[in-house]
Amino acid sequence: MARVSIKDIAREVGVSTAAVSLVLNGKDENGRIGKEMSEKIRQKAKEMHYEPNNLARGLRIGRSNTIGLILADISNLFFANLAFHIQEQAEKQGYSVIITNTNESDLKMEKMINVLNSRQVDGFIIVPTEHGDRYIADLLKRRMPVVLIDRFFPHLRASSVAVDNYNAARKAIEKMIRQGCRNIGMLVYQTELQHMQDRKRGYIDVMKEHHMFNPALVKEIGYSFLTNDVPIAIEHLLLKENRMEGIFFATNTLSMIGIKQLMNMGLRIPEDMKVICFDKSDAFDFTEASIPYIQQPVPEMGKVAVELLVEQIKQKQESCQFIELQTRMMNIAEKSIIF
Amino acid sequence: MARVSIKDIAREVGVSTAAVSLVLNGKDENGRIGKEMSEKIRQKAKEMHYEPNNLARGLRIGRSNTIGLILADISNLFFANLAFHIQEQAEKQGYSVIITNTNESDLKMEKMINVLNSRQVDGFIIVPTEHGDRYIADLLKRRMPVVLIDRFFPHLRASSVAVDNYNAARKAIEKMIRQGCRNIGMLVYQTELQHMQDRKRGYIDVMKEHHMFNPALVKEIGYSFLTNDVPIAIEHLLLKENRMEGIFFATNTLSMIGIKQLMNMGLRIPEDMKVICFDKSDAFDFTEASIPYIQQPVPEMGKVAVELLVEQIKQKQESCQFIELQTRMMNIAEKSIIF
DNA sequence: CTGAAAGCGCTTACAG
DNA sequence: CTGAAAGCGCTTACAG
Repeated sequence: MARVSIKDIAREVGVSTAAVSLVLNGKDENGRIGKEMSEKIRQKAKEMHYEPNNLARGLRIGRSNTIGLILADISNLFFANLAFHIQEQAEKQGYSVIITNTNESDLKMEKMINVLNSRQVDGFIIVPTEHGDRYIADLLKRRMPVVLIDRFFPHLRASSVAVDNYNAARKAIEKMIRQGCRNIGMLVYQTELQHMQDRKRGYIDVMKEHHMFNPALVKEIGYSFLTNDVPIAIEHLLLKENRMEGIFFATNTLSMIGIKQLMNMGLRIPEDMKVICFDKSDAFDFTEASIPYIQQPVPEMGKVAVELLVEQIKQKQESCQFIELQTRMMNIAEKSIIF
Repeated sequence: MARVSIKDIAREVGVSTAAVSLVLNGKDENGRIGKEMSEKIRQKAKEMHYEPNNLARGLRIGRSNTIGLILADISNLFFANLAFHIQEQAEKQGYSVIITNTNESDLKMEKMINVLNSRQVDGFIIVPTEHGDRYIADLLKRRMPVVLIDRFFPHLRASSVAVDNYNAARKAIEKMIRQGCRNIGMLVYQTELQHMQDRKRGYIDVMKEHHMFNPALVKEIGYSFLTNDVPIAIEHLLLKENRMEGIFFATNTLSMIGIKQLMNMGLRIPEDMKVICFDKSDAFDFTEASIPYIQQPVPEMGKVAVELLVEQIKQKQESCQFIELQTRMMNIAEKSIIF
């Protein structure tokens, strides 16, 4: 134990703690300390394996150099990747990241905000849950730096990083139509969150423009009942409606279970059923069928979110930027990009 | 901004900060403060939305109630799940978790230890990288609480949580042999890390016992060249050796790419080739072939690791426990357990 | 019994 | 110019 402090170094070298602090922080402008003395201090610090106490530093300067990250579910590969890139970027800028989970519960989100707040994080990057807007509003009111990522609330003046969900969905459906599909179903989460609504709206608009829209083709799935409800929804689509030709999955979890179900029912993709998914799943690598999917620029999303947040932290000025990134339509054939 | 401090509450209520601290920490034994006053303090604290400053608290009491988690790769689902369960358990015990990545680099591991140290974490849970033993030894020498997870170093007196890799591998090979395989290949990471060596040893021992061992059947793959080397290794196995009947994959990343390659080559599983994998991949859900795999008890691993660590932190006494958990052989048919 | 004061490890404004 | 001292927000040992 017995961690070395600035005081220990000061005693050893025979100077004040102030001198040590100045030198070690490179704040020794105009060579106030003297070349040889500052060298001696640096030397001794290394020799004693000095590591600054960030708690003390944070307390004193009022910043912790820590970012609080609140995810909806770290064991979802999409979010795990996001976490990875956020961390890499944060580290580059000298910030540590504390990652927490909400499991899509807004109560848990409130709790996590409190936990992170009491850890004095300098700012938040949040994948908000449904009905989580009031907690975000709280943070904004208290002038805490916040960046929402993946999801956002249109009525809040919060910086956000997301993709163009509406047009991504549009393009997916248009592609299916070009391939000759007329009866196209959609599986989407049952949520008021805007990003999901946008994906749905993209689907609906295109379907309407082609006079093919039918509300029964949109299946909304509750987050907690995925394993049960996705297969049921698929069966409904296939039984009730006249010959389904394509299904659009609004998330990777939906597509994972949904495609499995299609296979179980003996349908071949794309011969018997065309599909397009939002986000990739590892599982896609395993099908001989090539499954087209909408790729989100995860590394860039993470990078931009950190940049936006750090900007807010440093400038201490309010700034609300909504960054919308573009998606790409991918095929497993191009998968070399993924690994 | 303007965070509320204990001082603010003290001023409002008209008592000393000490009184506020005692009450809010429930340390008011023998009712030193007086029932009605302590109620008033609690009231005011809630009213002012007081959140304790953990930085200050940590500085004072010498503990941060933070655990440092060092993973090899958070974007690997196995580790992401591990992180998830470690976090859930840590939270239950009042600890926050700072997650960092090494990407299998021991230099990065050293850096992350320093970063976490300067954040005054109370202890470490580490998935160590190859050649990372000296940094672990450093931590032990400095009496820092440490628990290794998934991987371990037999020559270090560090607490560890891992599975019985040797016997898990043995059982896998024995099962393949019972199914009639004679020529069984193995894909394994090229590393000196004990857990991987144990998996290899399990394979080798069983093969020798059945007089079927041939060094050419073991393919060691470098971590950085997976995408290239796994397909090559598979081709080698299939071309050079006489009729391969089974392949044992030592990790999920190896199996992901390996099985894909088998499929690309037009082989059916299990008719043309039997496989068994260490760990599951989402991808397994997608094959009609049922792919048997060795399931590690990830939730329990995370839980036990946190318990072991917290014990070390609280008792301040050295304790070195090696916890070895048992694996289960699973089939996708039983996958309901996974979701 | 209880209030005032010291001190955790830092940084920086300020007196000399 | 530079050294000594204050103070960040807490907790707790200690004087009265």
